[in-house]
Amino acid sequence: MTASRTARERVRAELTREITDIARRQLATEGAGGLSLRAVAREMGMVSSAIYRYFPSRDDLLTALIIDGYNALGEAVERAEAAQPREGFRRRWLAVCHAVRDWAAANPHEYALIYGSPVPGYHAPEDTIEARSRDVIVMGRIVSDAWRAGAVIARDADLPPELESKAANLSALMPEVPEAIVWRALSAWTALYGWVSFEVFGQFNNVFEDRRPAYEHAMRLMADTMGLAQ
Amino acid sequence: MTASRTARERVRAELTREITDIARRQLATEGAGGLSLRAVAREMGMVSSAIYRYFPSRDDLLTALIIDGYNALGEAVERAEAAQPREGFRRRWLAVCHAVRDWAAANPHEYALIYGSPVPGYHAPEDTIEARSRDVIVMGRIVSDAWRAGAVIARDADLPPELESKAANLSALMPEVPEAIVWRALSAWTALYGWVSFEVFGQFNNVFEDRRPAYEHAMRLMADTMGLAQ
DNA sequence: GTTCGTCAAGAGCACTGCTCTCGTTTTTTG
DNA sequence: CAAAAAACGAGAGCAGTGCTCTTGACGAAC
Repeated sequence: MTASRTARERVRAELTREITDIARRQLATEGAGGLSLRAVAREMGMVSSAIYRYFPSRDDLLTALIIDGYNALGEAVERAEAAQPREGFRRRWLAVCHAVRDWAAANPHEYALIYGSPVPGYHAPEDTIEARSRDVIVMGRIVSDAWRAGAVIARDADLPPELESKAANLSALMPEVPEAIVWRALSAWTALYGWVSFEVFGQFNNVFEDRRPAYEHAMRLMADTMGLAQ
Repeated sequence: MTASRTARERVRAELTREITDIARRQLATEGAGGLSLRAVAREMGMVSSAIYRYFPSRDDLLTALIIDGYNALGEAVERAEAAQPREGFRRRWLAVCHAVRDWAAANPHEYALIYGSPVPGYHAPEDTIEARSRDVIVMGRIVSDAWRAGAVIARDADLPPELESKAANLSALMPEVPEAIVWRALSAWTALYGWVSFEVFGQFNNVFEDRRPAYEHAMRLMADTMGLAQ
């Protein structure tokens, strides 16, 4: 079926892609608030109403950009982690950390779109959940690999009873890993994005410079919190 | 001088306050993107151009709201921490954590305004730095109090050499505290806001529920990272 | 009491997202 | 192959926005 695509379908796919490309460029320069359907149409030599044949509303265009953003970030994380030796669990973790930070620094507005405050009428449709979980899947694999290799310090004792078996969706990403470690991994995960958000959103301005070594140090501390031994 | 305020000055101050109050209500219901000068004017029975006598632009109104937000959050943190016994350093830390989270949950749009992606043309004027540091000052006092009381585990060994004497602005908030602890406190600080942002911005949706005990557990782990002993 | 600065009001500009209609073109159906 | 159906671009138009400028009235200081 895919071979017998009609001419109309082909040009439609092409125009759709051109719209998202131009929109992404506008997003990169103006930010999410400055993205304008009319400006995109103008740049394409189209009339503004024609855009609505491809995206029924501005929010739908934004949603497409969000999904693209999650995929781009997820791919960057996957590639960085895949380049590390399998038994270097700390190195794999740090590779993920730097991949997120580097991507966010290179695409601050796209990062703000996916990890900042929800922009429009706060929707977050279900289409995004597949793309958005790519990075956390990588993270889960690192921890479960490390656990299976015996490279994680066990910490069952410190888990508060009210948290027991409350992390099912997370545990599914880290088979066999005890729940105490899962919660610790979640803490490390939020700390990672907390730092990157602070940095991208300018919260560290006039506080300190030399952010890369500071970030690496902080992420090593998080590796310690998870109990990653090597 | 303050007593002999002319009638004009008094009504001006009153109207300025009324504008910010209405704007804050609009912010709470519509979010930062939906804040409209014209709508504020409409609700006041004013004509839209009259607002510009009080706030020269929409961004200036937003800046006023940002400063108010920092002050409200800072005050909530200060009050929560002041209610704890002075020698309970962990309790003081956890009180700060919950104060931030509770305030953010009660004022999600205001939180997004000050800790989310920068909304307008990304300015962040200098007027905000005084209000914005109230919470971190509280944090610094907890750590330095704990250090002076001998309730912090020393960790000079693990500080990478490239971070030495690079945290002057932070060390100023925690006199006498060794730099390794200062960096650890910064990690805990970003982890705190990373979690709250994830929660407020919906990043935990469909991942797990029962967020309060999970948050408390994560913040206890951060207390461990800082080395807070009691 | 007159001058001067402050103020609300109104009209207007350029822009936005979005809707509807109208001819044209392409695809599908009979 | 021809007719019906669907998809499409263009254009006008609506309601809303931030912001500017001018006009006329009011209050304060000299």
